[in-house]
Formats: sequence, C-alpha cells, structure tokens
Amino acid sequence: MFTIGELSRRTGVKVPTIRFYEDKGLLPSPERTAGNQRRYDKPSLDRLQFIKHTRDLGLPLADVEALLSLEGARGDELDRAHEIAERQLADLRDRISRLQRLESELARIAAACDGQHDHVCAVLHAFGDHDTCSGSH
Amino acid sequence: MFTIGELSRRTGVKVPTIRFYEDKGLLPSPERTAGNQRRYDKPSLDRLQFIKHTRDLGLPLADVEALLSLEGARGDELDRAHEIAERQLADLRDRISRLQRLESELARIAAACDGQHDHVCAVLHAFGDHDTCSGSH
DNA sequence: CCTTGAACCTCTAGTCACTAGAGGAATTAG
DNA sequence: CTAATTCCTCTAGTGACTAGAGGTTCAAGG
Repeated sequence: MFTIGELSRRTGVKVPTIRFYEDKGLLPSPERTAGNQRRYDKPSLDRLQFIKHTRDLGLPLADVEALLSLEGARGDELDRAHEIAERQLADLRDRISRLQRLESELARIAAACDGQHDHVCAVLHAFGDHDTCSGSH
Repeated sequence: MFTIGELSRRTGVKVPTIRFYEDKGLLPSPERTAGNQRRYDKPSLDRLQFIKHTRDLGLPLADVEALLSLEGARGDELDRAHEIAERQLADLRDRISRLQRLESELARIAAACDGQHDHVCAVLHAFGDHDTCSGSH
C-alpha cells in the first residue's frame, strides 16, 4: 500500500496530477484510510506507470484512455490499439519534419543579427519576412 | 482599409484570434466605422503577419510581444532580440531530438502487434513497458 | 500520551492559445 | 429595399495540468 506521495515518487507523476487523473476517470478511486487519505496498491502503480509512459510519448489523454479500456481485450478489438499506435507514429513523424523545417529557418534568423548592430536588427525583419523562408508553413 | 475578415484572409489568422490578439494588447485597437466595426491599415497587416510568422515558428506569445516591443530599438536593446532567437533555436533542437527518440520507440510499439493476435496484444504491454525503451525520458 | 511538522484533503482559479456559440447589429450586392 | 453575409460583444469550453487557500491526518520523537 502506497500513499499518494509514494506513488508520485515511484512514477514521477506529480501529486495533483494523480488526483487529476482520478477525477478524469483514468485512475480508479483507490481505497481510503479512516482519515480519508488515499492508499494505492500495485495494480494502481502499474496503471499510472502506463499512463505516464504513454503521456511521455505524446499521446493525448483520450488515446491513453482508449488504450486502457482495451486491457484484456482480444481479437478484433486489438486492432484499435494497433491503429492508435500507427496514427500516433504518423503524427509524430509529421511533427518532427515540420520542426526540422522551422529549425533551419530559426538558425537563419539567429545568424542574421550577428556582427552588424548599427541599424535596425535583422532578426526583427527576418521574423516578419516570410519570403526568405526555405519551406512553406 | 481592411475589414477584420479581409485581414484574416490575407494573413491566415482566424477572425476570433485577431480579436483575441487585440485583447492581449499584441495588436493595437484599430479605427472603427460609425457602426462599430474594425477597419485596419497596412501597418496593422504587417504587424499581424509578424505575429503569425513568429507563432508558426513556435514562439510563445510572451516572446512575440517582447520582439514587437523592440521595434525601432537599437544597440544593446537588440541583444534581447538575438537572445530570444537563440533561446528558441536551442529549445527547438531539444524538442526535435526528444521527438526522434520517441519516434523509434513508437515504431517499436507499433511493430509489436503485427502478426500475432491470439493473446493479449503486445502493443498494450509495450506501451507500459519502460525497460525496453532505447532512450530515457 | 502529546506535540510537531510533513504530508495529506477539497476546492477554486489560473495557465496558454485559442475556439465555439449565442444573440444581435451593420454592411453590401442585387 | 431586402436578403445574405459579415460583423459585434460576451461567455464558456478545450487540454493537461499547476498553484494556492484553508484545513485535516499521520508518523516520529520526547
């Protein structure tokens, strides 16, 4: 049996966030002591770790919830889990490539101000200037 | 003179978002017609375009505001602009590398479910299993 | 047994950057 | 002049928390 603070330390999820997950129905309401404090068991720890990990991967809570509801599922239902993973992967790849385009542009902008500080800084112009961008966005 | 709708079409910023920027003080309150409708001029268009572009680059509005306040600045003040650009670049590079680590992990997870649908799907296990991750997060 | 301090409780409100919708007024094209 | 479109303000909702107020419970030391 763990207190909420112990659960927090073991998973790296902050205490208010754990209560927030309970509110949202992602974590079942745990047992309480006579004094109304939460006491968690091992399955709760596992479930929270699952949530933490999937959140770190960038999945929205709605998807985490969908995956959690598939626990113990089999056959066709499992296609849903696979589908979520695939969709997230595609989404992630898209985000990476967009960020990479922005990286090269930002590098250009940061470089624009080096050296000549006399007149109006080129950074300000470069931020506003879409035409000199490499990619489109 | 443009209506808010025209400004929206020209910049790609949605109408409610333009009003939101005005509320936040990022865009100065424009002139109004006798019937209380907003009419914008070219400088407003330029300013909104600057905001749009910097937002697309992922800068938070607080930074956009800081950059806007540097308009017409010179000398030491311009170091602030340069500093913001550099900080954003560092931040962006960090985000990209973290996402790339997650990409390889998600690819592993998506692959885990292919083929064997008999028992509990490996995707669900893989999502919860931190030990098999390549990197740390 | 009693005290002290840390950790716990609930609840409200704030964050960021919008987005949606209600209910109504102004503008513009035919 | 009418009808369609666009505009106005205002409130509330989104996602995923985070912060703070004000109060209670627990565990350890004396």
